[in-house]
Amino acid sequence: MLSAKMEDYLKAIYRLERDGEPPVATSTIADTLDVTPPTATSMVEKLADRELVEREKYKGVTLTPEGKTVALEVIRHHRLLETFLTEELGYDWSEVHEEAEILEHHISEEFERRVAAALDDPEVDPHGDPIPSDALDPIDDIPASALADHGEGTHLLVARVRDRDPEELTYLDGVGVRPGVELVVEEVAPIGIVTVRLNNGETVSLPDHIADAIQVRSPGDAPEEVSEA
Amino acid sequence: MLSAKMEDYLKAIYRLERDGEPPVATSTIADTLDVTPPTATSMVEKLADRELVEREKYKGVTLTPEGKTVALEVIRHHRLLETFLTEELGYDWSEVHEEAEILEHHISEEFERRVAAALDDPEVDPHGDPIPSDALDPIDDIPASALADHGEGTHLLVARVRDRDPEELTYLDGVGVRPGVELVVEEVAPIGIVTVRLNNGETVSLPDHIADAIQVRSPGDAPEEVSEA
DNA sequence: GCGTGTATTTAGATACGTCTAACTGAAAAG
DNA sequence: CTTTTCAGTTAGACGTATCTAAATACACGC
Repeated sequence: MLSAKMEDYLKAIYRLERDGEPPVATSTIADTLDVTPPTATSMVEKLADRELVEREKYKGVTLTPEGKTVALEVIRHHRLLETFLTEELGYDWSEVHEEAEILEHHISEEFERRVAAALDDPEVDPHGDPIPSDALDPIDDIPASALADHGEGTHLLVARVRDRDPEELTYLDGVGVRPGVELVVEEVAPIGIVTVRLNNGETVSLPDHIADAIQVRSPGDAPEEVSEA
Repeated sequence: MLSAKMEDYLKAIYRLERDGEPPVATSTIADTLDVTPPTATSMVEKLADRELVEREKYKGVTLTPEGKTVALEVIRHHRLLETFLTEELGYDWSEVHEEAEILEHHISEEFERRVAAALDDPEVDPHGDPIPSDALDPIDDIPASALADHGEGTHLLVARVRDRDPEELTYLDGVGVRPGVELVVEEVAPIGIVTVRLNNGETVSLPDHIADAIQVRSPGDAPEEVSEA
């Protein structure tokens, strides 16, 4: 049996592989999980012993297929829980992350199945992130780019909101910035502010760190259902 | 913060106080939780340090008011979860115990509130056990006695089914023995078998250890709603 | 190609929850 | 009142996950 901590490490490594270049460095893992480098070292040793990661000393780690499967399982749990909490228990989509972060390690396969069934096998969670299938096939992220990378006048559709700060998410949700919403980049000010105009005519100003967390794509290409919101 | 283990000990002590005479002996706790006596000793020391139990060396422990509150909180979580899994996720009432046993330690107060609201603040769980209120007032068990203690011809109502073996519960549920059902004691055989006749005319034979686990009362006195089933 | 600085690992400690083995207190039997 | 028995506690150990402090490897700049 894997501990909740091990699952957290595998999930973190999975994300870091996606976002950067494998192998993933010890210190990067340590930073992500908010532990010291020696802690990360000792953990990746354990994961390597169990053949969940391939480890090259002083270089870093990459997930083995088994490690990847575990990570996908945890991510599936997380995203199913977020969807469930939002749709069935009336949580605001901005406040589900914390709860899912804990419960993802403690639900049974039976629970996973029943929640998926109750939600009719959803494909994306309330943040707009794809939910791994029951078979845990590798997920291809719906291609999208950061709002911050687009120039004035561009017409865009919000694919995901990557932010993890509940307060910021609540604010964004409140002003109407959430997955599935269309917007136009109104102004990119050189002081680190992006202003967008929403469908409803409202304009919203966002600092760079938020504009980085909002992932967008052209309203034209519709990869699959993003109609949850 | 209390660990899941500490909560388990407090819950166990709570039940043992109810079922027997306080103070609760170390070895009884050890037996209940399936650990060795030294383990139980070291744990009750920790609980005493935190003033969750009153401890008299070589005698045993009794819960302090704070300890009792924690125990009730955990029991509330457990029973709300059992009810939720049964009513909202379609679990069979015989298979919810394991899942609730784990999740009870990991849900937030927010989750507890939302589940209670979704279920319309239920007062009993699917086993027929009362759910502690949000205020965690001490629960008075709905008075009931063991089916095994009643003679032939007695007309009874099933209040609770205390068994924890999922296979036995599934069987009992299958043959129609569940909380809220009425029955008549047909025969008490001296070989350790009780035979009962249900509403629907069916008869069911139950060995003593099952007849001990089924709690009954007279169909007349209706303490409060037992209409969940 | 060598030194220096940063990343990484090793060493040793702590807290938790558990164990086995050894010891001790309390209480019943004589 | 002493002995015996057994429940309960103490002692010492282990595995997990973490830390700080010290040692070491790698890689870049000169």
